[in-house]
Amino acid sequence: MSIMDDFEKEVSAAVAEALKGMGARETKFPVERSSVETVDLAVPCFSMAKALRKAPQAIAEELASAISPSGLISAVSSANGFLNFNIDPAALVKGTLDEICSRGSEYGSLPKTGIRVNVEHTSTNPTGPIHVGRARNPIIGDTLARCLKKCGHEVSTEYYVNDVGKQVVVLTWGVENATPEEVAAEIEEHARTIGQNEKERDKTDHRLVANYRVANKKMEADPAVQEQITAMLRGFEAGDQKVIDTVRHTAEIMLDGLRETLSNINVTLDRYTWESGYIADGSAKRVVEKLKASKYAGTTDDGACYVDLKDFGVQGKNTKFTFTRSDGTTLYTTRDLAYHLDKFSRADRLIDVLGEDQKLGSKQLCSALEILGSERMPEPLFYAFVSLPEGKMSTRKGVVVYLDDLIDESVARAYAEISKRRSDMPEDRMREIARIVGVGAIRYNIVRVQPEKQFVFKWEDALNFDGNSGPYLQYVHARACSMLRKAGEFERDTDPSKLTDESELKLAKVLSEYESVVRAAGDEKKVHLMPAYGHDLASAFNQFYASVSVLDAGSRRNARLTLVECAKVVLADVLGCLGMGAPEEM
RNA sequence: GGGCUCGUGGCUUAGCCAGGAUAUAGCGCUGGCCUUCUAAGCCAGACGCCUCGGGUUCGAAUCCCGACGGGCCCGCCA
Repeated sequence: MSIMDDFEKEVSAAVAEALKGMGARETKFPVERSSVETVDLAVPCFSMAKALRKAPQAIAEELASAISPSGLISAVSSANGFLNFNIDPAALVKGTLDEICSRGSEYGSLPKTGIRVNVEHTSTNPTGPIHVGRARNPIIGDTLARCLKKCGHEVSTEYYVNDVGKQVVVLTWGVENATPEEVAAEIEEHARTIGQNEKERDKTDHRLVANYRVANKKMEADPAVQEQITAMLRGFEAGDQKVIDTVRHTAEIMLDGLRETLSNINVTLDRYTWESGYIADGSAKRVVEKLKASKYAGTTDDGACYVDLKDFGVQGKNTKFTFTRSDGTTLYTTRDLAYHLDKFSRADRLIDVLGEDQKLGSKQLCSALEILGSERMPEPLFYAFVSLPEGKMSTRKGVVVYLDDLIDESVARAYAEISKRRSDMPEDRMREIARIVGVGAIRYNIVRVQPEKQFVFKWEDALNFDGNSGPYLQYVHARACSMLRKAGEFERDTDPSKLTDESELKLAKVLSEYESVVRAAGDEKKVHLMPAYGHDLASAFNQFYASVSVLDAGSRRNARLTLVECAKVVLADVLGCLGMGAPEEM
């Protein structure tokens, strides 16, 4: 319960009391954060106009004169039909700073809920490296998971590995059968026609891409290869353990590379769940049996099974959702159903971070879950695709920027910035900070925009280290750390009479808003609010920094240092929620 | 053809779900600020028919209908 919540309660009570005095029967009214900078809370009086048969402005004026400042309410006024309230600035400063001092990094955290939330994210096919289009998934997912933890939930994260199907089988064929010469030639060819030199990347996920491309080309050109791959696919479906193990092994190798990339942007997942497991343990088959028994089930002439979802709001020329092939084998979506049922046995809330191309599939999945009698539904979080200025990203056409390359570029850029201004710093330290800053810039740049907005990747934006950027927040953290380092030991002082500058009040006000941001970013899944808040906080700090001096502030020194420390603590926590490092110098 | 989604200064973006005061911020642009706690910073300024047309309302960037423009989807693929 923050000081602003108390304030809102007092305002509500005061307004209700005053309305009663005016003889109003209807006592419901909104109390909102004002859009006017000089006002803290506002009550719009427009909706009361009819009941009271008075002009909104007249009502606002009458209410304003009926309410006298007391408690946390320091001023009451009216303007343009709004009844405006200001919080006692001293109480705001004192209340906020005391709470931060006592709770530390727990400040802003919501009480434990005991709710188990599972966030599935990333889950890219293990057939190639992660490109920047897909990078939105792990970054949004990981950030959301961190925010949900802050909201008091027991959070687990999970990657669903698609090790079933043609794509991984083709890749596996390529790894097993492509000769070193063929792979080398493919790399040459690719470098010449597309201009990407992949042999320099000594990472398994990048190395295997050439094998994949060789396999695809040979499959198209050579019927014998096509036949071998089809045979492998059949073997896989039939449960041929040798084939399954080989495919799994290839996926593992690829996954090693993907895990390394993810770890480089501070993303680690609690669990990797293999799609093939739901065939092996028979749970996909159980889904098939249950769906077959439902009243929506049907069979095509060839023997493929489907459920008709036309009663579930699924639109289109074909509302049939097929869940077995005519030979009785399961499909991706069938296994995905088994997967979701499994997840529900392990968690209370499921969140799926998905590309917007999965929208229909997700809806079909939910309808099928309903048919299966599930009372809970996964909550999908969709993000729109990232494209390049030259168009849609495509690994095959070579119109692609890999996340690994973006990370390298960003870290290199950060290193250049550091070495430009910190000649005193040892080399290792500069490298270490360059990594923190470079990775932070990428994560920030990706989460700052609403997931549903399309995104055109531009190097100049991705490598922006100024203004609304990750390094801007990290810079403020480093600045605060530097001041506290220079200050040495000091006694905490939250006396509001020593923090009266406009910039100090502004900073305290922003700090007081953290809890509501945590709630919105986590529980309401509006992850992009977290970077926006971080920017507001950093900006308020920079204004404070520019307008008052701290270290030689005489009797105000300790109070200002306390404010610096509080800002640092909250900013570090924001950076933590964003999966960004909080450098102590840069 | 049908469904979903996005459209806010030159560019990027918040606000939209729960309609209210002068529409948020950044990049870029113009002009200032480092003998002083890190200038990856601060201050000041210019730049907006919130895609268009209707409707609901005392009031619409926000809700409804329609158009236009971009994206995504409509497999016995994954």
